[in-house]
Amino acid sequence: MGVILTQGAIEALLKGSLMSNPVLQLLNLRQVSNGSGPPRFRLLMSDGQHYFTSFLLATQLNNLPEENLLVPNCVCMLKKTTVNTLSDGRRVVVVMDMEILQSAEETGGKIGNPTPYNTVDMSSPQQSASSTSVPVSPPSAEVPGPSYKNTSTLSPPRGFTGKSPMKASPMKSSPMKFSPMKASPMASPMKASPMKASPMASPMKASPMKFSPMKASPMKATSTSPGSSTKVIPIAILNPYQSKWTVRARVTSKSSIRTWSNSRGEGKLFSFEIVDESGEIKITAFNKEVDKFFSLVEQGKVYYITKATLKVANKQYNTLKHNYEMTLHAQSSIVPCDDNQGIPAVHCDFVPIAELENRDKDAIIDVIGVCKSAEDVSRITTKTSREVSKRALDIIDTTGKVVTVTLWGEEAEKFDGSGEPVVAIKGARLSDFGGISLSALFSSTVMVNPDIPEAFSLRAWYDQRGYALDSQSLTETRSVGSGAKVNWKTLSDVKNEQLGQAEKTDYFSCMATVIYTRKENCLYQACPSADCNKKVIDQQNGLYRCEKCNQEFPNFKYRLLLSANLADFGDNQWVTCFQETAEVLLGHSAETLGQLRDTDEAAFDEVFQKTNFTTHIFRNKVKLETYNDESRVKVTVMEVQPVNHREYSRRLLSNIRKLAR
DNA sequence: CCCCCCCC
Repeated sequence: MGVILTQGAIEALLKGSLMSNPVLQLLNLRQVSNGSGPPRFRLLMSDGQHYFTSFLLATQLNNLPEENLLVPNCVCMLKKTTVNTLSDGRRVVVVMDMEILQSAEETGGKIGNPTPYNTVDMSSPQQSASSTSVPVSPPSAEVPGPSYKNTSTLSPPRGFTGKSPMKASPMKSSPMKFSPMKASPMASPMKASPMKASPMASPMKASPMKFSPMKASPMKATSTSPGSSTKVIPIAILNPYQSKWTVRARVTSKSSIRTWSNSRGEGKLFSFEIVDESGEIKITAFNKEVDKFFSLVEQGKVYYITKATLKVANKQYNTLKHNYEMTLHAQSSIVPCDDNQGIPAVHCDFVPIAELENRDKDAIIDVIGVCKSAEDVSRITTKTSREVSKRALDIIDTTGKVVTVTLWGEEAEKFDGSGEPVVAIKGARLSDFGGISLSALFSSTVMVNPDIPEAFSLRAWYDQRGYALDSQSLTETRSVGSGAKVNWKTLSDVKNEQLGQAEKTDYFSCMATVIYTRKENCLYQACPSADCNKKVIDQQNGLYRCEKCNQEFPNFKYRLLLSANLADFGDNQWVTCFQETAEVLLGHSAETLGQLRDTDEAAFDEVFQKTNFTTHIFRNKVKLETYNDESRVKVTVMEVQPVNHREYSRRLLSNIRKLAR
């Protein structure tokens, strides 16, 4: 005897307290996975006060159970551990290095009368209701009594083996249709592999022994990377002082290719992040390695990675916890690994949109919502004179709240908001612009229609009733003009409420159908100088005079000034569309229309025929105009937007209700 | 060896 268990060690480990080399007793262990990956051993350990079932042996220590050295009742010193939080909030202690202090025989049996320690009870704050987790099973199903039997049929800890939380999604049985997720980290769900009822190691008769990962006996072929004899080690223990290693990990995010040019030279690079059950690390590839690996590395997939340079992580730019980061070089190898087992899927802790109000500015959060509307992509210039694409989306979730999320660069360019997709973003930053808004970062992962349960239930909720909700946005809508919010009106409202008849200009939006467009005089010849749109006078000598510029030009540009009659179910209204809005409405540029009118009158007429009876959303300003002592309101269209059909039904319904009152 | 996280 003589060993003393470190009472309270389990609680301390799980709470992340610093503790040096706690001594625990192994009460039981079993193999929790098989297949082509290395076997994994799950340990039930006791500190004499509590026992905890979710210890997992790092594979480099597999020789201990395989050689019957680590057997029930032996007493061990845990020299290096790491605590992982599973997707459902539970913790798993990964044992990276241990020493057996006393054999099972010497110990003789269970020490003390430990009671179960339940990690779920720790009410971890990130255990959000909307996390991509499977339901937490009652402790009784997971933690058996002290008589933990070898023949136990307990499920292995989730996230490691067997069903992954992703696989637990209802997609297979759902009658709904989902578009496959693009570049999805969850696109390759882990294979569910039934746990092997492995024969347990029989107690051994050996005496105390010491083990360390470096001295561990060679692993079985399954635990080495293809074509290499280096051991697969956990990401968490990667450091620059090891020469031969392989990690097996899932890509959680991947950047696009970027180029740089500075005093030290120029080149291109991309970076990605990988995860295994022990931790995460960032990897960067430059130049030739970009060509070699960019297309191979896919978000969500698992790879063996070996022979890369480790250097101290620059914490200024690297948000991961790992102290090191990797750079690929000519000898580096990245080999796809079909076996997902033991590698956690990308995990999101979705924050409900309404909850964003309670989070701090600059917080990095995961969010999921239905994209109700999306801006067109646009180019902006940053303060540092760089051009970048941006696109803002409005997303809504079951809290009924909407928030604006801005995508940047390639994400902004490739995003397709048609069909109101479910959008999940991992690692967006909370901004205080417009009150509350979100911005994707270069490190964010944007997932469209991801194959995860949250996406399915959100889709169902939105299609059934979410779309019709009178939702509120946390982000102030910065519409041109006075108001913050969209001021929906029917055309009869505009008259009844005498919009624009007071001093100030009023703004309103309506959904209406074009019933007539006045093609006569819709085009005029305007001054060709850049910022002048003044009508020119045809001098009939090949020159056009602009009174405003006090100049004659050999040319002019066509501009549009279109009168249209809009109607909704209750009224109609003449409106004016200038250049941009008229071009949108007619579907052609002023220049094209000018040419058409001069060359092909039938085709010109057809443009107007086709425009009639089209329905759009019009954002308008309405203002009282006085001309020759006569006052009347003039409605000018500021913006023409396509009808969102859900929005259309919603507006129609609300208008019908309004009429009924 | 990069290191940009932006705009209204």
